[in-house]
Amino acid sequence: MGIKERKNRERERRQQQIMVAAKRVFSQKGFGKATMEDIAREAELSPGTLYLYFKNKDELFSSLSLRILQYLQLRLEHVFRSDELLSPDRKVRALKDALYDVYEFDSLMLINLFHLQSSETLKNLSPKFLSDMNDLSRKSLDIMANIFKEGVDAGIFIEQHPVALADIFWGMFSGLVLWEESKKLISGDKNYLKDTLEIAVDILVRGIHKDFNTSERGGGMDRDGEKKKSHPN
Amino acid sequence: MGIKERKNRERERRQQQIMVAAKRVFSQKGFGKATMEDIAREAELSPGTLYLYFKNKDELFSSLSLRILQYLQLRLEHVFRSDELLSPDRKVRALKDALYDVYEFDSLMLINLFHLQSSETLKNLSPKFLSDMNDLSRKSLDIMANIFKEGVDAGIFIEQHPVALADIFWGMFSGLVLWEESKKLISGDKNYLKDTLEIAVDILVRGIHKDFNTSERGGGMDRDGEKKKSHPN
Amino acid sequence: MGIKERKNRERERRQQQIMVAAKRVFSQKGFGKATMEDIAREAELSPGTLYLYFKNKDELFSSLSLRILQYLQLRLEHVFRSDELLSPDRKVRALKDALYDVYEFDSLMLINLFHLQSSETLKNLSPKFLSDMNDLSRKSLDIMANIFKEGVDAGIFIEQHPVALADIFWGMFSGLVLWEESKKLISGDKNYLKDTLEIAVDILVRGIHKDFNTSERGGGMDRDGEKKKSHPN
Amino acid sequence: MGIKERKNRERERRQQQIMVAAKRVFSQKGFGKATMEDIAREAELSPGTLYLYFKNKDELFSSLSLRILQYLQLRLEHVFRSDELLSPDRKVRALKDALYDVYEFDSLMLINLFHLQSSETLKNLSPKFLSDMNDLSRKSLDIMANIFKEGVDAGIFIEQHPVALADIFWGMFSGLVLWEESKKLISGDKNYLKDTLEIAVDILVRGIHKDFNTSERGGGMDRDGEKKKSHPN
DNA sequence: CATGAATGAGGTTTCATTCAT
DNA sequence: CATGAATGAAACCTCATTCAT
Repeated sequence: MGIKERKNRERERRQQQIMVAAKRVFSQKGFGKATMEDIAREAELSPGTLYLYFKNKDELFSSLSLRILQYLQLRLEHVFRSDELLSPDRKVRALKDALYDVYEFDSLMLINLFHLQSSETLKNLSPKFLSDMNDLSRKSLDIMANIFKEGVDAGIFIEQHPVALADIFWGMFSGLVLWEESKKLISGDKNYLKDTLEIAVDILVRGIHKDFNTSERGGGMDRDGEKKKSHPN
Repeated sequence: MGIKERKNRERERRQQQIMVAAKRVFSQKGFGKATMEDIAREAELSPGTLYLYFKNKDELFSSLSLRILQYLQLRLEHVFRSDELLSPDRKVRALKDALYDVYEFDSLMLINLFHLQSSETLKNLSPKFLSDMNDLSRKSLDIMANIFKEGVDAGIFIEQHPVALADIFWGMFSGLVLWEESKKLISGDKNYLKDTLEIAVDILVRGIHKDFNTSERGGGMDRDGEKKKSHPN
Repeated sequence: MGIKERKNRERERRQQQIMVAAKRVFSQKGFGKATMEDIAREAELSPGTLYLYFKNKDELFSSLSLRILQYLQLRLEHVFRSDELLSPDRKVRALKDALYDVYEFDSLMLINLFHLQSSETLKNLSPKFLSDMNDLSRKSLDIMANIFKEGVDAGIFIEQHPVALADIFWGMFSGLVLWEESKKLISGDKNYLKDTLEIAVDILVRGIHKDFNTSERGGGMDRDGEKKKSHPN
Repeated sequence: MGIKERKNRERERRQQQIMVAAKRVFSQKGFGKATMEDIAREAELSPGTLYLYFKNKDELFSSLSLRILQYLQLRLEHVFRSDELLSPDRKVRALKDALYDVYEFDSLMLINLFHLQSSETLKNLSPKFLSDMNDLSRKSLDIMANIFKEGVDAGIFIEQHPVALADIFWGMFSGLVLWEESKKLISGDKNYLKDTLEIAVDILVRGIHKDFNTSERGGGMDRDGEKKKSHPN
């Protein structure tokens, strides 16, 4: 069995090698302009080899999205599990930190992921891929929902469906990432994602608290002051 | 001048004709898969003619984004101006309604707009186009910011930079659109955007209110009940 | 209408131009080794242009087969109609001459036609093409069958189904073409098709005559002498 | 020598194993669409191994043709030798049965053989292969010719060169096989080869008989009746 | 001998764009 | 202005063949 396992490892290493190259190329040129030959050159392989590991360009691209979704899930699980003792409030903030981590880990692929969701590319994917993506997305969302559920069950958060809250949280996060990113591109602005995100989460936490006055607000108000200062607009 | 003007009108009519066709085709096939010939056929024109009105495919595409941004600005101005007597709270809700109108007016192009932002396409655009886009975005954001500013100045909203609030509002809105859209695509779910958006704005309004208890909350709490029900997850 | 018609003519002329080039290239290199670029070069056109007139390589190839089937039908109709006064015997011989004409008109494409029949290529063809081929084949066979039917009805030929006789005639002819052609290729022999065909038809005519002794045999016996001499084996 | 011989046997066994797999794959997909990997997979070997036993794809394919030619020769020799006491007439019919056996033994490869004859593939073959094919074809043809020669020498058959008669017989047979096969493919007809062949041989036998009236005709006339019935057209 | 991962040349096809009419 | 046939570059992808293990 040792031999089979080694083969498998070898295969996975190659896949990684290709994915690393692909990420670089896709990030630099975008999906449309990136060619398989570009990627092959970057990976120091021949074009044909890429097709031994990925069925086609679409699937190579999607595999990158899959990977970041996996990383996302990992981080989320960590927030949910190892921070068991945190208050719901703090967990929501930890959630934000986790998402931001993912962003920093691979901002370009995260953006590509957003694009992939709702794109023509989806139609070329094999059913397996689509269901994988679906599963992963759903799992991540579930974890987020669970975090909110704790707050709701504890009577701290307003009585909303936890999944709806997760949707909103995720929507806000991804929207802000894209929006900051596009401002950067269109007008050349600096990226204030981190700050804006902080404010956004403050607001969101206030908004979902049942009784705003009694909630532990993590010094939100205080931070507001500096935040306001740091915001450039 | 009469003649020149007529020529101009004629020219604009043709541009519109092309744009209408282009919108339909792009919406249906996505940017990558749509061909100039598709658009020409839809517009009942020849491919060559398209190039008399638009420098290339990228700019034809972008012009559509420009148009929706213009429509967005129009709707926002309306909210800001003609609803002068509304309380800040209500204005924020009107803002949401305006954005949702834009979404309904042309959901697919709005999504395409998000794609455009931060995409390879941007690199192919003429500087004029880019600055137009920049101006329009900025104006829309300014209007949104002004709405929040009123609330802040009136001491009703928390003391945050209005532009940051506008960023967050816009990010949340666009993120939710994208996210609902992608869920629809990946898992075939129904679209709950309208409901989710409602909840999100409730939360946001609560969150930016200085004093949550005194705030006019538009029956948010009451609506929660049904909202929760209507959410499928 | 004049303009539309001219366009049509122009279009057809181009098609012909491409088909002529394609025939040359296919004949020289065979289907597998011939490239679309070869054909384009031969036709003094760009590769892309080929695809304006033929959906793909398979269909370009098949159109050549269609053309030769059309020519075949033309010749057969001529035999059947304008030689009304001929005896069934003579008509069968005229049939052979017609087929041989087709062979000489375009020997290589005729052979390619045999290849097409019963090949992988068939699977790539559009349904329209297939049914066209089917119709044409059937029509030609019907004409041949009618020629035999006259002999049968007149009580001269043995009582066999005319279509069966046509099948046999066509099978014999095409088999001999292929066989002579392959002997030429494998052993470099000269082509004795014309002679062999003559003998074969003599035999066949004798064989389908009800009463061999009364049949008009076109001096078959006499010709045998020289035939035998001319045969190399 | 024992060892060497064993090696040889082993080698031949492997060759057979590959050829069996190749036959299956070629028959199913056709030469063009069959890949070496398909064949390797079917043979449960690696692609590389195929090249230890066959120089290339063309030669692997041709070896199959060679094999069927060998089988053909075997069957023909049997007809010629062990049926020594049969009348020339009966031998010709036995000939037909032998060919039909070969067809049933491996119809698809027989068809491929016909295709091979006069195809682009021939040009890629090594001289040795070509001359092998040539030899085998010639031998088979010689055997057939000898059968006819007996009839001619005995004064029963018309005075034609036996080789010409063999050519015609073989041409007719292969032509009918191809033609029936293609009708099956193009129009989905049932295969009437067996019946048609019977009729064809009846006709041929009548046609090559010197004196039709005195000839032993194997009940050809009687069979005509049922044959006609069984023919579908 | 056997393997099978890697190669890379080369094929088919698409499509944004041009330009003669 | 409008046309639309033609272009041709370039992309994706396949697969016969090789060679290090």
